[in-house]
Amino acid sequence: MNIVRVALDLPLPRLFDYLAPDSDESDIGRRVTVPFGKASRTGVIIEVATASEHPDAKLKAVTEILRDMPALPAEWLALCEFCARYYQTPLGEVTSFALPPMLRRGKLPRMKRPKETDVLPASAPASGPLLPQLMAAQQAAVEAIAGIAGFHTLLLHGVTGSGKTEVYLRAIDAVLARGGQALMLVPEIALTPQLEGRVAARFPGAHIVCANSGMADAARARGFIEALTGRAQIVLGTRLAVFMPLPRLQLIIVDEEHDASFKQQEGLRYSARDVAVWRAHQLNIPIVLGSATPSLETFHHASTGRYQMLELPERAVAEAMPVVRIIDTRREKLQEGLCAALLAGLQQRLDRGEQSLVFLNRRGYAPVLACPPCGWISRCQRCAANLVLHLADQRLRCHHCGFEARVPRACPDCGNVDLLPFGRGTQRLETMLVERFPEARVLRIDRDSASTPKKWQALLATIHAGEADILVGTQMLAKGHDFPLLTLVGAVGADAALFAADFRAPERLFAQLMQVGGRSGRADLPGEVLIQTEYPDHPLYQALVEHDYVRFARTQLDERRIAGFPPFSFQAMLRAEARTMEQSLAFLAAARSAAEALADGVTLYDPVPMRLQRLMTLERGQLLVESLSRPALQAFLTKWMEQLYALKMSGGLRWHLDVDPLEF
DNA sequence: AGCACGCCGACT
DNA sequence: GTCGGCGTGCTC
Repeated sequence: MNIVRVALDLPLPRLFDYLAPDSDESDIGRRVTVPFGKASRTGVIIEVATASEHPDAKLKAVTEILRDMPALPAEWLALCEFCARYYQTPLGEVTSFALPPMLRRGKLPRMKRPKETDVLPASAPASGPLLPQLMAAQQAAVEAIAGIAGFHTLLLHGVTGSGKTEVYLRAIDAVLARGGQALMLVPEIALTPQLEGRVAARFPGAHIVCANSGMADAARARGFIEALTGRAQIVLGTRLAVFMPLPRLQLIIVDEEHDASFKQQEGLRYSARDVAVWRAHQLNIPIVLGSATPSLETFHHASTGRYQMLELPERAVAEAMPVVRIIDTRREKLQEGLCAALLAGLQQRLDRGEQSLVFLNRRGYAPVLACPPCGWISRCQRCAANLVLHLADQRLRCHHCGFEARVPRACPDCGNVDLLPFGRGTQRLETMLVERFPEARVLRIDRDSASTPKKWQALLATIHAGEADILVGTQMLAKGHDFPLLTLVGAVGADAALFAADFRAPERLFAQLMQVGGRSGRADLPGEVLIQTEYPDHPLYQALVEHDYVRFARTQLDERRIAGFPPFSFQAMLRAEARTMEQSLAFLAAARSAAEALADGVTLYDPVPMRLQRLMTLERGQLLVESLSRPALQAFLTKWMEQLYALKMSGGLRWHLDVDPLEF
C-alpha cells in the first residue's frame, strides 16, 4: 500500500497521510492536491511510506500528484524542516511560505520560453570588458573568498563607498565561471532594481532572477522554477529569496546583514541572514555577510574566529570620510529644533549650491496634538498610542493601525480652540525650513511623500538632478542611495534612542547615523555630519566622530556580556493578544507554569504587557525565555510548544512564539 | 486555520 | 417556536 505523507498549510505540527497507489520515492518534494475535511488543499509530499500510523479506514486518497514541474529537492525540504524545527512552526506552514503563492495554490505560471525540465549546461558568462581597478583591501577580500572551499562564513566589513559591491561581483563572477549559482540577499525591495541593473550590466550574458514580495504572482513563480531547474545563475532578492531552490548553489551573499528587515516580524518569524548561514553550512559552501556596521551577533562571531573578518578600511573612490561634529544643544536655544551651527551650515551649502539633508526619524507634523487647559491629547481609539498630527492633509493618524481622523477645530473635551502640536516631525521641519530659507527648494522624503515606488523614483530623480537644496527625511533616505551633491547631513532628535528600553536601540542608532553620514561627501566634495545632542560625551557619539565601529561594538558587547544579553544568551519571546490584558497575561502565566517543569537551563521571566500594550483593540502581553545554551533553549521550546498546543484558551486569544526576537 | 456540531438568548 | 452566539473538537 502506497502512502504519501503531506505537509499542509495548517497550524498543526504534523503531517497528513494519504493513499497514493501510483506514487513512488520520486514524488517526494512534489506538490499534491488532497481532500481535506470537505475542502481541497495543496501540500507538499514529504515522505512516501508503505504504512500509516493513522487508522487505514480513515485514510483518503490524494486527488492528484502534481508532476508538472520538477520535484523540490531534498536539500530544499531539509531547509524547510530546519526552519520548522528552529522557529517552532509547523512544516506545512514553512513549505507553504517558501513557495511562491501561485505554486502554493497548485498552479503553474506560463513560462516565457518553451517549457524546460532539464538543467542547462553550465556556462561562464562573458565578463564585462571594463573591470574597475581594485584597491589592495578589495583585492585581498576577493582572494580570500576565492580561496575558500566548503562552508565558511566571511564578514566583509567596509564603510559606505569602500567597494563591497565590487567584491561581491568578483565572487559571483568566479562562481559563474565554475557553472555554479549565486544567491544575493538585500534588505529592501527598493534596492533590488538598482542592484539588478548593476549586476545585469556586469554579467550581460547571465540569467538573473529577482525574488521579492512586490513581484507579480506569475513572475515570482517563474523565477522560482528557473532557479529550481538550474536555468537561473544569479538570484537577487529580499529575505524570502533565501528559500529559492538552487541545485548548483555555490555562494551566498547577504548585503547589509545587520538590517532588521532580514527578520520577518509576523507569520514565520525567521531571520533570512541566519537561515542563509545554516543553508551555506548545509551545502558546504561559503557565505559572505557584508556591512559597514555589522550586527553585534555577527561581529562577535568574527571576533571569536568563528567567522572570518575581511576589512575594507578605506573608501574605494578617493575621498575622505565625512567630518562628524557633535553639537551640544544643552546651553543653546534651538530655533524650531535646529541649532545655530546646523542653520549656518544649511545657509552655507545653499550659498555654494550644494545639497543638505536634515535627518529626523519621525514623520508627520508633530507626534501629538494636545489641549493644554484640559489635558486632552490625541489618542488612538484602538491602540495604546497617540495620533500623529499630519498638517499636510489635515489628518490625525495612528502610525500603528492606520486609524485616521480629521484634525478637530476645537478640543473634543472642553471646546478650547487653541490646540497645540507637541514635538516635531518631518513635516514641521519642512515647514520651518521653507520659511527660514525662502530661496531654497526643500524636499521632504518619508513614507508619506514617497508612498509609492513611482513617487519615490520621482523624488530620487529630483535629488539627482540637483533640483533640491535641502532634504528632510527619515531613515528611508539612509539606505543604499548615493547623493553626489550632498555635503551636509544634520541629525536631529537622535538622543531618544540612547536611553530606550530596547537593548538593541544603541546598535540601531549607530548603524543609522553611520549610514546617513555615509550619504554625504561623495565624489570630490567633502562631507560634514552634524549631530545635535544633549549628551555630547556619550561614547556612541564619540565613536561616530572617529568612525570607529569596532570600538563602539566592543563597548556594546562588553555591556551585553555583563547584562547577559545576546549574543551571550539566546532568547525566545512568547506573545499573546486578547480582548483584555487579564486574558493575555493569564494565558502567559499558564504557559509559564507549564514551562517550569521543562525549563532545564532556561530562565523564565514574568509575563508583562508589551511596550505597545494595545494594538487594533487587542491587549498584548509577552513572556521572555532565555538560555545560555542554544541547544538547551531549543530542546525546551520543542517540549513547551507541545504543551502550548494543548493549552485551551478563552475566546479570541491568539499567541505566537518568536525565536531570536529583535523587538521587545 | 476552517468548519462542523451543539446547547442557550431575542426575533419573524 | 426559530436564527444565531461562539465553545470545543476534528481534520489523514
